[in-house]
Amino acid sequence: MSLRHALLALIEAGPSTGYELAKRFNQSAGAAHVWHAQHSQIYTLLRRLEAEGLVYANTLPRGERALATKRAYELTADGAVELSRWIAAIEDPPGLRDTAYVKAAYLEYGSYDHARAQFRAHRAYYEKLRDDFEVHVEQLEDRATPTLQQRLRRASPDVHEAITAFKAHAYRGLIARARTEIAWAEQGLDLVDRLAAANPDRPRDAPVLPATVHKQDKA
Amino acid sequence: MSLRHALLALIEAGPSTGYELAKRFNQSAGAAHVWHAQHSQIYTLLRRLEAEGLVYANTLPRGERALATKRAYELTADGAVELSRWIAAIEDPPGLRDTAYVKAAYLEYGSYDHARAQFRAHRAYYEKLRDDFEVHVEQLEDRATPTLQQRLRRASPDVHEAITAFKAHAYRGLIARARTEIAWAEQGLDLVDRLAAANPDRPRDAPVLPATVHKQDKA
DNA sequence: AGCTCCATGTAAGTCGTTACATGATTCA
DNA sequence: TGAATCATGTAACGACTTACATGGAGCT
Repeated sequence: MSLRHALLALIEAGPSTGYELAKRFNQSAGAAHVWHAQHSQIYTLLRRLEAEGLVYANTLPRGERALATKRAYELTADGAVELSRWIAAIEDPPGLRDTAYVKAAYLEYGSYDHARAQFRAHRAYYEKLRDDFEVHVEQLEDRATPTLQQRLRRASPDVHEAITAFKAHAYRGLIARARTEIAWAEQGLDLVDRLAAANPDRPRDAPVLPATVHKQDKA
Repeated sequence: MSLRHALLALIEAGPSTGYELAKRFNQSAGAAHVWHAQHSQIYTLLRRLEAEGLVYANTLPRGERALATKRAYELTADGAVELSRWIAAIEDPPGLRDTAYVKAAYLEYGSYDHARAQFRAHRAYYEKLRDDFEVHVEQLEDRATPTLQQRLRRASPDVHEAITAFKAHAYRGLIARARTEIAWAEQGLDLVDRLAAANPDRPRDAPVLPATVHKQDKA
């Protein structure tokens, strides 16, 4: 339910086509990691927002000899209201829904090596995320990202600091998250080492606890 | 795509009805926070797993004068294979998809008080989560949860430590996550205070950046 | 002529939520 | 007799993914 409002916020920054929104969303908001959305979803959602009266589409010609058109979306008054309403609303957070933690709770169905592989992949993924986010925060602080620049251009200078600071704070939180995940993966690797040391005779490839099949009445 | 496998893991611990699985999943794996699933989803998924041959349903009578039946699910050989396959597989993590971070990046559309309310709600939510998870880790370490006990009963004593340790590690990671969120929310509150102090004349209720509606060609 | 980018969609399917619906069992 | 719990589903809808499909614009 958040893509709607992220789109409204992006549109507020200036009239944009679905193509541009998809590109921007998957860079700035998503940084290709946090919330990637397919163009198919964005186009259909824009049509819905239009039907709901939250955005307005201006059909514009493309190119010089305009044989095709594009649709530039703008915020309507209702859309601006909805954007403010969303910011003020307290939603209950969705569950964390992280498969890595579900799997971690059941690692005994694999070998110690399998467990190590999971934690190493987890660490590698969040190391990359952390690095990407750190680059992004620096760009935000330098006010170097196109989306931010477009937004600042339309706002009075005394709020530039606030606009920039909120975005940077969001990304700094994501960096802190990534660091927490990295530390957790490393503690997981330590744990596996301790468990393996306590069971030195167990074959490296064998599941700690082979899944058992119950007696089965023949159907 | 993880509910499938969480169910397989729960079923491995012993034959269970859909009702029992729903209850257990929303306590142990979910702790009502991490991955709640409705019974409707669980029942339909169990039927699908059955059709795929990963589980087998034993139809049993209910009560003494059995006027109704229940279906106790067990793991098939294929199901056990799928469980091991899942543990060994490295999935790419889904995006974080956290609305709180999306919203945080656009807090300039609300007042400073709205921003504070968001961060306070965030902190309160994760403080509760942290406390719940801490209780759960203690219960796991005491081997006091019913699901864990059932699982240990069916496993040889030399792997009890591993089974318990993996689950406790997962929950300790969730505690660390919650602490990171709390710290982020508090830094957010500090940030809002700094921004508000720099703009002391701004009305408390006014949006930092009122959303603007673009000129609209009449349709 | 060919390649990359711009631009917009439809269709099918999975996952998940909310609401609707039913009925037996157990215990006080 | 009534309430809580056990037990199992269907229907409709929204969010999201993957695959399919099309075609102009700009440049070399």
